[in-house]
Amino acid sequence: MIGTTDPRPLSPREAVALQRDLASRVVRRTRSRTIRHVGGADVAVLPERRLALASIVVLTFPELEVVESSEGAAPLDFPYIPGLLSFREMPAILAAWARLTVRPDVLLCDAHGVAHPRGFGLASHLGVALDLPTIGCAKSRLFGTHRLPAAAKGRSVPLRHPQDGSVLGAVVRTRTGVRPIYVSIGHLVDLPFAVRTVLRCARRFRVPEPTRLAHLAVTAARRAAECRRSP
DNA sequence: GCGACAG
DNA sequence: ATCTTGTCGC
Repeated sequence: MIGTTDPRPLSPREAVALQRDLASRVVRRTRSRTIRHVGGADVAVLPERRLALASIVVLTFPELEVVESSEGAAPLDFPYIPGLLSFREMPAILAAWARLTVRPDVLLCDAHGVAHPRGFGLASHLGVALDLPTIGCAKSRLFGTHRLPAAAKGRSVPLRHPQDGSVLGAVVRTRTGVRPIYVSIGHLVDLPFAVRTVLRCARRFRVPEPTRLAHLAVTAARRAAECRRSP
């Protein structure tokens, strides 16, 4: 994990301190608007084996044709605590990233970016750790308030800080009449670019293709690992 | 003290 | 996240 030298697992309060410190490194502007490949990352866990598995799928953009898929594994040594998800799931994603041949220009994460109590959700943590453009694409809210966007696909409303009123992200309809998703800056992108990119990745399902395919891939990997004998 | 709470 | 079949609705 980034920002740490000792192998000892962090305590939740040390993790929070690390987030407060690293949050300032998030870059909220788009470094490069050229996208040739988009990636999607997702994680599955095997609690009984204390193992986390991750899959990253890379697709061409804007065609969205799969060009590569990688898997990674890491010990599951941090509990699920809202706001500290990256400390549980990121190691596996980093392992999958290391095995990737084609590095995507931007990576969609199944989690929040700066739409987080300390502005440092998994998408931001991963982006800063890899110096990679990332976008937070969560299926439910963690932090912030908002109204409901109109029903049509493409419509969105801002997600705001409950105190400042500052914009943390966007609540976006990726399918008409279907529950919206939460898009936020991960790292090296601005919000309009993030929303546009997510919408361009949204085909026939609520969840955009990169993350949706990564989810299918990890689920398959998890089943395979369950059948196989415990290492 | 009482809720809220990504995956 | 994970456990799980059928079923209501467009």
